[in-house]
Amino acid sequence: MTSVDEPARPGGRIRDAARTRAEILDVATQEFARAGYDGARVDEIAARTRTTKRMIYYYFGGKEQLFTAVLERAYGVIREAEQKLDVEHLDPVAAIRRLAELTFDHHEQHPDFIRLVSIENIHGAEHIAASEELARIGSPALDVIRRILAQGQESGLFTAGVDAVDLHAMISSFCFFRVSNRHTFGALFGRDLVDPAQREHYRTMLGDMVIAYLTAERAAD
Amino acid sequence: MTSVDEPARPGGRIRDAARTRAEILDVATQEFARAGYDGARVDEIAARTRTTKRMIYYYFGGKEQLFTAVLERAYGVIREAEQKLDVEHLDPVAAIRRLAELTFDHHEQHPDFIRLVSIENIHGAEHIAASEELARIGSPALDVIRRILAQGQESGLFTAGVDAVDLHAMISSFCFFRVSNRHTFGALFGRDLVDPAQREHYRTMLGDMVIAYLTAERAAD
DNA sequence: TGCCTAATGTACGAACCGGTACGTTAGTCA
DNA sequence: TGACTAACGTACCGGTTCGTACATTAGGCA
Repeated sequence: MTSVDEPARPGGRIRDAARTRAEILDVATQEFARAGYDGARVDEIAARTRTTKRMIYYYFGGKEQLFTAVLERAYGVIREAEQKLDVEHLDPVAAIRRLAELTFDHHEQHPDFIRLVSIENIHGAEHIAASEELARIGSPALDVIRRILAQGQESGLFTAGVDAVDLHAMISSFCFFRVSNRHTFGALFGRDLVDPAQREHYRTMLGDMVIAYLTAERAAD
Repeated sequence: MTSVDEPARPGGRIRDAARTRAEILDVATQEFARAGYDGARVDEIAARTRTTKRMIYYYFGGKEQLFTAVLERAYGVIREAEQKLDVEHLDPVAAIRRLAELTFDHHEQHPDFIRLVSIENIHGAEHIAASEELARIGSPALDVIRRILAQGQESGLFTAGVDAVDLHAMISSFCFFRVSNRHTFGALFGRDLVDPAQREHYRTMLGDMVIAYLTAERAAD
């Protein structure tokens, strides 16, 4: 992700803590995403790095902590992207649609992140629980949804009583599933959900779904 | 799942191929769902069975084929449930809502199945690809959706141009995500999507979402 | 009733893999 | 410039884990 492609200086050992650490994280991200937590091999990560296995233990302590660090950075990336969200100048309907589309785009562009999250769920989110950093960070996107939703409900454009976390779950589920379940869905139904030719179709479908839900009349509970 | 709890006959070795096979599959399902493919331990599966590791290799050939067999049976269960679907006597709106609710229920009642599918996706659906049985079976639910959709679109109740596979993906994504991402979502947003107290809420939300999407007016492409 | 084979159990091996003990060097600062 | 330490490399260990060679027995059938 952020690895610099310096030419390997022959003969001389290079000492650059920041680069070494970042390079380990890059490779570890790929390896964990490729094979899952238990399938990932520490030796393999080391081999694909310009350093040795020893350094993984030197910087991270162990496989478990390395995976946690990988997760922390991956969530950091999505959080950064969410902080750049700039949709609140639009009217609520357009704003929500745009937000959904940006979520869609981000998921599509970061399949490794999706895989890491799937893996973390298999393990009961124990690494997130073990990370102060991850427990602390909120979701900027959620705040944006909250504000747009309030605005849309006040102006009567949106049906009342929709919760921001729920709406976030709805949007995420569609975007996440499309990438995470791509393989089984493709194998069973013969349709590639991530086919570039279908991209616009599914992006529109997501927006339509969310807006339809937010603007539909509903029976009172 | 289908294991019979016979009392262990002390002293005498029992010979029952069908029972041994089924018991291995039961335990293997739990173990794979618990720990993922690489995290699962063949020895652990054997230990929790009334037979030995030798039998796993005798009946299934290896860990890989055992996982494939586990998947085949898990998909068999969902397929059976789908064949019992009986919603076409309802009007299209009620029928789709009922179908969505049954999908919701099935996902909730089979978290192990969800985990297996997540795991299979991490591995690129290679076991499904390797299974003739899984490549062959279709989805009865999909046929039902197809018919209800056609009916609803003919009668003008539903917006035209919605594809059955897409609608199936939409319903599945919500139901699947709610279970599969329960842990990370809970850790990050402090909300348990599978909280029994919220069950009716999310079940209704799913139905509302699907019906809203199917009945909304849309700009022509 | 004796035989034949499907079904089962035991014991073990070899490779793998996470982790570490120990030694070395690059760069910085007094 | 020399010494000190953060950063790095090598070699290896010990437990784990998938898989199998070999021995054994239950039970159906001729």
